[in-house]
Amino acid sequence: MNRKFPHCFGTFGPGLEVCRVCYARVQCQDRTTRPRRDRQQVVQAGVWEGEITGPDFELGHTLGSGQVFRWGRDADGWWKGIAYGTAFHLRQKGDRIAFKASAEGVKTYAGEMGVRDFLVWYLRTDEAPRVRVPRQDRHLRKARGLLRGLRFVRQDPFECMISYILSVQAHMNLTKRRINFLARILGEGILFLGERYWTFPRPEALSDLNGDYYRRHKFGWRSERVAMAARYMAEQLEDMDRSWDLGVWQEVGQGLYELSGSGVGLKVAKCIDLFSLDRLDAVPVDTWVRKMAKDWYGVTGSDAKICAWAEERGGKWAGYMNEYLFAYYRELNGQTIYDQVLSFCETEIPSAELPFETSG
DNA sequence: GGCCAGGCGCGAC
DNA sequence: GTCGCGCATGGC
Repeated sequence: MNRKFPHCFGTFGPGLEVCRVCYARVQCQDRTTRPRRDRQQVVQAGVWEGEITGPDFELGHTLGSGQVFRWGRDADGWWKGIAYGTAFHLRQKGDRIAFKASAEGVKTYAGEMGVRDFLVWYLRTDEAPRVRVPRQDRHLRKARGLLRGLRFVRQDPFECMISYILSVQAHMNLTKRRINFLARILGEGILFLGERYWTFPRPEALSDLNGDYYRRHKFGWRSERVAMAARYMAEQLEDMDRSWDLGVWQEVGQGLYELSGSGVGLKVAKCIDLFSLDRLDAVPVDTWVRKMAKDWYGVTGSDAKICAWAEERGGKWAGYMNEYLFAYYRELNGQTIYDQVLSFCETEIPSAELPFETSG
């Protein structure tokens, strides 16, 4: 056995072998039909700096709420993350948000934007949610007051879909690690301010691999679901003549929900709707929301029932109404600081999982 | 070591 | 349509 080169440990797609050392797709012992993918290839990025304003906006609540998996607060106080193929450092002082970005322009399903416009769009800094509080609802009044500056980030739909399929019945830090793993081996590297970031893999990259591959890497029973969902989306991408605007992504989200075995049930579908498809009236019902609905409102029953109750009650802003309650309930009942976005933002401890490696 | 984690899918009714 | 159970894996 030649120790100098990586070894294949299996075939996980048509003619696709994967190195057991770096887990990347590599040309290994001349047995693969795929071109070599050099995991060390990292593009050095420039730095674009500036500032946007965010009145009535809280960066920490927004990026620390648990919605996004590829952001974290570093020990130096900056929020660092990668979105739409661009790495960012962000920090808020008052209503000003300083940014450093790895690119001048960012491509999204809504078109290409300058980095400043992108951040306003991505963070929704210019949109104030209007959640009305029924007179007697003291929980919601308190929650809204504490979390007023929170926004739903406009996540990349593909990343959001795969991420929430992976999130099923797993702790968030574990999900973050799995997502970072995928990016690390199948994404593109960006060297930014001395840190290595990895873009979220493209649909083709994920769909090249079958469920055995993800299972090998301990994704458990999410394995076949990730493979199926990625395959479905890669096929849609090939079939679709139109460009991938929001309407197309909404169709794809619906398709995944209807596709049994894709890993997208009611809860994940609502997360996708709310976090990436601009449906701010969607309410994902998870284990926290279920407990909260019972403890605070006496509402019990199936998740579908609780969902219908919450969406009816909240109307067009139901997503925010639920998020306030969800975050406040978790603040009061969470077991760790990472469950408690308000407490976490008051400390200076870094996030448990950060989306980059320090270059060395 | 047992319980649970931001559920889903499938088979019984 | 809805209810109950099995499902991998890791953290606490």
